[in-house]
Order: sequence, then C-alpha cells, then structure tokens
Amino acid sequence: MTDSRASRHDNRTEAIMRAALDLALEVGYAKLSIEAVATRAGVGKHTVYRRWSSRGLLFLDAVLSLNTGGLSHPNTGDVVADLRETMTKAANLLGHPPWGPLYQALIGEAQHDSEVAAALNRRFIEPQTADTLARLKAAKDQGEIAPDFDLDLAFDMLSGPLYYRLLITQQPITDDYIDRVLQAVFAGMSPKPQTR
Amino acid sequence: MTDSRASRHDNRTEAIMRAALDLALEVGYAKLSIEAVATRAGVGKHTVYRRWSSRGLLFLDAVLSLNTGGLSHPNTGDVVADLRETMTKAANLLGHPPWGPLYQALIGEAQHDSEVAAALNRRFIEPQTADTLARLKAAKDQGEIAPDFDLDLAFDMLSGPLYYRLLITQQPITDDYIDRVLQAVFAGMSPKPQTR
DNA sequence: TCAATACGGCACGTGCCGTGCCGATAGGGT
DNA sequence: ACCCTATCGGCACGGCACGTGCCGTATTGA
Repeated sequence: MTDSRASRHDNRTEAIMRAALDLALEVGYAKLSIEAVATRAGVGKHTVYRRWSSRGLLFLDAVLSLNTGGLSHPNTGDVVADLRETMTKAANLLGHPPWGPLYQALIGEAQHDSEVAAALNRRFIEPQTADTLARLKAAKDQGEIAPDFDLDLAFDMLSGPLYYRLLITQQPITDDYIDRVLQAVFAGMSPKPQTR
Repeated sequence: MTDSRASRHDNRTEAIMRAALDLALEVGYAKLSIEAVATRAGVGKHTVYRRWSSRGLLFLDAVLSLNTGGLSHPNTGDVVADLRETMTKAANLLGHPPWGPLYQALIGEAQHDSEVAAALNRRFIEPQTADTLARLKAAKDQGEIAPDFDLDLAFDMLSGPLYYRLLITQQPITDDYIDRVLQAVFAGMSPKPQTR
C-alpha cells in the first residue's frame, strides 16, 4: 500500500499531539516543553520540529484536533432555541475541564504569538462565526427577526459576554447566564416595561 | 529625613517597572526576560526578585502603574453619553499602542498564571466594573432606565464585545462600534421598526 | 563612628531551546 | 530480492535565561 508512508507519518503526528495534550493537562501549558512532549511521545525532537515551527502552533493543532463533532447549528425554525443549544454545548465544552483550561491557554498564547492568533481565527473562530451568522441569516430570511437586525453585532453581543467570563472574570458560564444573554439580544434589556 | 530609605527603595522600583515597560514595547512581552530588565534598569537581579516573585506580577504592576488618570464615569444625567465617553476613552487607551499590546499581553499572561489573573481582577477589573455599575445604578435611581434592567448583565454586554474584539478577532474598536453596542444594549437590536 | 540593610556584580547549577550528526529502520522502485 | 532514500530515535552541543548563592560596597539611621 502506498499510504504506509503517510500513515506512519500521521501516527507520529497524532502521538505527538496526544502527548502535548496530556502534558498540558498535567503540568499546564505554561510549563509545557517540547522536550517533554517528544519524550512522552517516544519521539525525537526533530520529529516535532519537522512538523511544527513553534510550541504554540503545535498546541493549536493539538487542541483543534479535539473539535471532532463540530459545533454547527440546527435549524428547527426557532433561532433562539437553536442558538441556545449550540451556545450551551460550546460553553460546556470550552468552559469546563478538560477543554476549558486548554482553550483558555490557547487564547492566552494567541495574545503573545500573532501567528497563533491568525491561525486560531482562520481555523476555528471564523468558521464558527460563519456558521452562527448563517443561522442568523436564515432566521432573518424566514422573517423570524427584523430586517434591520444587525447580525454581525448580534454575534458579537452573544459571544462577547461568554468570552469575557471565560477570559477575564473567570466566572462560570451557566445555562441561566446564556439564557439571559439570549433574551437581552433578542428581546432587549427591558422588554416592554411590563405592567406589574 | 526618615523617608530616604523608602524613597531610595521606590526609585529602584519605578526604574525596574519603567525598564520592563520599555523592553516589553521593544521586544514584546513574550521575549521579556528579568535578566534584561535588571540590566536595563541598572540593577541586580536580586533587586527585582526581592520585589516581585514572578515576571507576570512585575509586568502587572508595571502596566497598572500607567493607569494614572483612572477611568471614572462622569454623571451628566445622560447615562448613554457618559458611558460612551468612558468607553471611547478606554478603547483608545487599551485598544491602541502603546498600551494596547501591553494590556493584551497582560491578559494573555493571566490565562497562564492564576496569580496574575486574580491580581488583575482585584486591582483593575473589579474597581472598573464597580465604577460602571455605580453609574448604571445612578441611572436607574434617576429613572433613566427601567427598574427591571439587569445592571450586571448590561455591564457584561457592554464590555464583552469590546474584549472579544481586542483579544479574539483583533478588529479595531471604533467609536462607531461603541455606539452600536450602546444602542443595542439600551435601545435593543431592533428598535421599534422605524418608518422609512 | 558604627551596625544594619539593601545594593551591584559575579558565578553557579539547572532546564530547555533549536540544531547538528549518527546509525538504524522501514518503504517503494525496479 | 535488491538497494535507495526519507524518516526516524538518540545523543551532544552551544546558547540563553532561570533562580539562588556569595562578596564587597554604599547608603542610612542610631
């Protein structure tokens, strides 16, 4: 078989990424050394450097390799419910161990390494954003939301608060919090001053 | 004078922080070494380690020492205008060189070092948040916003999108963007479908 | 004048960096 | 069945920054 060459290559690549993830979870990304990753993976350092030019890019690949299922939006006709489902799923993945700390460290590294920042945007943020915007666009086409609804801004106002909690205050992102954000965006902060 | 001891001490402290900021701007925080900071400040390494237990905490102090004027909210009776002024000022400071990259690196470091994260929250984020919430509370007391307006959520929805742009997409935070965020929070995403 | 404290300079052992070199190994081409 | 070549693991290297000792000095308050 002519793929033996490639599969052999891929086996090492996966072993290295797995070792990187394991070590990152054990000692934290800050103390992660390529030397330790290579040893853990049973591999020479060259084999790592031949594939990744920096620790950050290796870590990016390793973390993104976990995005198995993907986080695409359903379309049940109820845009708020669909968003809630995806946001809840994302928050439970990215806001809790084991992926939470990894994702957090990845964004932290992106603040120091513009190459990582660019790759993270291109390979994860932008596709994810595009999917959400497509769902919002569908809701607008279906008349579920107003024509003058600013979809891009809505996306920022849905994502921003979650990232703020994840990266700054480090408060937990509960289902209730997601509900409140959704309601604020789609119903307003003071929905029709209720008679009480 | 009995303060000679203290002033001498403070002089070195300030020299070290200034050297750290200079070097961070020159080579980037990622390549900032305590060794280089000490040399630049004309100081022994001990003198640095005696004051700060880690590079991150030194950098935190250095960056926060720039917060000279502070960012407190005026109260002109128009809460949206007051928020806009403070947010614009903050965005111009924290979103542009030289403070932008420094602040960004500081938050990045906070993702790797929980001590830095805690100190950043306690010494900058929380006071800043409290000031904004106080301004919002005043607006509620003055009847400018509805009694059922969720102030904490409003703060998150104002701050979140700005941090999202600063840390994730790295898009510029323009005055127009701030206006759109303010309008979305205070008037809703689809304010009373206007007759046009 | 004297004791105490903080200092700058220097050197040390350690850990990891990124890069060479080597001999071994495993596939693919013929 | 053969060799050729790319890739591999292992090892060693120089370099850098870490954090910590030690030493002689300077500044300060008693």
